[in-house]
Amino acid sequence: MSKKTGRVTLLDVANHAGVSRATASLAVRNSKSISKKTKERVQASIEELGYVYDRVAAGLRLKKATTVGLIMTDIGNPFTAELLSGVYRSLDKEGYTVLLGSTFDEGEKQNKLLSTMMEYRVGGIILIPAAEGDETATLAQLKQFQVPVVTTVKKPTSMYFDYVGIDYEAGAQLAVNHLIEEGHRHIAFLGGSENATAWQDRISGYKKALMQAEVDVLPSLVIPSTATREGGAKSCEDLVALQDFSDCTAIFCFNDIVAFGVMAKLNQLGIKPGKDLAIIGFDNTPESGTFNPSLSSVTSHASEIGEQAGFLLHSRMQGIETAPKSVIYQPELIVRDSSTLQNKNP
Amino acid sequence: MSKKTGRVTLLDVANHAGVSRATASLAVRNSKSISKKTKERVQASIEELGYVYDRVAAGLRLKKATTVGLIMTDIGNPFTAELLSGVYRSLDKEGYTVLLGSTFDEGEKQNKLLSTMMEYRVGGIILIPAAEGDETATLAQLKQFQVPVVTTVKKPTSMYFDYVGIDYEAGAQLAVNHLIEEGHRHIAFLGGSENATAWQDRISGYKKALMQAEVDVLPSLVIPSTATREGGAKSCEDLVALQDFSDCTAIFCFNDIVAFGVMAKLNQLGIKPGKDLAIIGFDNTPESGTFNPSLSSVTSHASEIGEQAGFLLHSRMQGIETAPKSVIYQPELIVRDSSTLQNKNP
DNA sequence: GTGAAAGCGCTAACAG
DNA sequence: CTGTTAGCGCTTTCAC
Repeated sequence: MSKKTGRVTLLDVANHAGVSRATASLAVRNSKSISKKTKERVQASIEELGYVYDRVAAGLRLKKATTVGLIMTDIGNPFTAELLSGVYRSLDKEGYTVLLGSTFDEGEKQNKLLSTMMEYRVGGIILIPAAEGDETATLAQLKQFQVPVVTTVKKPTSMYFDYVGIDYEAGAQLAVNHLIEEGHRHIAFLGGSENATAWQDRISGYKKALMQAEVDVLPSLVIPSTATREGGAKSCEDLVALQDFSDCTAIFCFNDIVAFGVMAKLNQLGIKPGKDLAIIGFDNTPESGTFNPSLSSVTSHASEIGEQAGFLLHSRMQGIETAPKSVIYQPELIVRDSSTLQNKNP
Repeated sequence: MSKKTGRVTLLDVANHAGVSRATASLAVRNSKSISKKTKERVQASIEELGYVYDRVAAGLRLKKATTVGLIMTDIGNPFTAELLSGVYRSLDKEGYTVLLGSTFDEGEKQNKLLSTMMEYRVGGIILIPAAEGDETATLAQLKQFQVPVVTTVKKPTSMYFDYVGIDYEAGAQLAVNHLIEEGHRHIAFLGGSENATAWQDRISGYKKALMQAEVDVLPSLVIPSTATREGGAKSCEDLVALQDFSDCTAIFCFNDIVAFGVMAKLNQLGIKPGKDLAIIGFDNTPESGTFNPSLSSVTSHASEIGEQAGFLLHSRMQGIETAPKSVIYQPELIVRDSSTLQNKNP
């Protein structure tokens, strides 16, 4: 065993097995130019000595990276958690190891993470861009790094990179159309932060749907907030405080999390979601089906998006060079109880 | 720039800045034996050449690892997701980079991940042991690796390592005592898999509470399942099918996820949770407060546990050598609507 | 199949 | 402060 460090090295294994270092190296990697017998001997020594292959040293020599950076805005959010699990599945299948980072939507943290990932020689990066910060600058810098990048969830304005996401505008239209069909005319749009493209896309779908139905768009019914339970509750409070709230019979929420907050607040105020007021969410998180009333929602295919992002990155890392491409998933509306009013106890 | 690889190296920077490689190395690490002026020159060259520090090469030379492996059972589960975010916070604060792995509770996958992490020279590992697989063997092997390990959530039988978790037994007692105080005598325990220590601890708390209150323990009311929504729904179905179900007035669920499944199923069957039947969960996931009825639950401090695990690992990585230690959090009961029956519409 | 030697990019040790 | 040298653990020639 080498002197200073306690680490058992390939040379130790070679000596122990009575072969050369080169042979041992080939044996551990199961090269076919090594006889079965030698491999077995090497394998025995490995086990006896407790040798662990040093992928870091190997990676230094080789130019190939088997590690991938995944930078998310916020682990802990059910949507990103599900996306994460999709990414993980596809990357794991291809044998990559993932380095995880969370920016908490801060641009500065994002830049730091990006550098760190590069310093660790990741072979590629999957990024959910942070809402805050100078996006174009970081993306330009990222491009300099010459490493494959797949952006997801939040479409960057400058399109150097692959993107996978869903058509938020279409999703919003789906939701609002459904509410209109259910007879609603005063539909609020609650939650989400205005400067996120995810929000802008939704508001645009919301407006389109209303305009197509020749319903007036009332700016007062659009109340942004952080995309959290608390944000939802807050925007709901603001909505209820409006003078023309009494006309409002339906709420389209930025996402399910917001919807949960809104519904909790409504309950607090003695207003029954799904009875007095129609509610519809976005993301179709697993909880939405189990809620009472069950929450109608637009699927955003988090897990598929993640999987696709992983797959796309893998392709790029194989050296497939084409123009940046966008994969946009089409949302679906899942109608449950919260959006079909059935006022049984009038 | 070096010939084969496109990578800009420290030597390139040194040449460009007109200093020696050693100086450049010291400069990038902000050593105080380098003059401010030289640092600035080096920094300028770095930016001009687009140099990125190679932490992998540095780590090979240094013996210090700045990366940590986090091996979870299932990302995507809200509880583990929250734990993850706690771990991430504390580790990130100390400047570690985390390698993420998910075993999906498979022992084999766990072993493979453990090896992979070691191959990447992680400086420490945080592990939620998989339910399935030969635990003692893997832990013994892990001990061989000579790397600090903190286990969490699932207490391993062999105690080589630090452990952070909560007192599930006490938590279960808290929950069941509360139900008893509310006047219930036939209390079911639904969900969770029997061979998990987390389940065994709970059942033991459940029994203790009943016995202390001199209430008979009815084995038929204990129905395990996978710890998922579906599992909850399934075990609930089984419960309702029992002959003596009519006596049963309360359900203690393995965790909130199970409780959500149970409540959904009850609703489906026309039984109103929180009115016809008391329900109590475990983990106090964010959703529990927003549910309707809001779900009483036992907090399991996921985020704190994660943070503590990260902190403990950090200490170990600093070389603090003491006997393995367990940090057990005391659970708290959060009483909400689901467990205090108020049959307003009789 | 083997052994020697070079080199991935970095840091540490030491003499200037 | 500088330059040189050695070496972290591995892989890859290239002769034998």
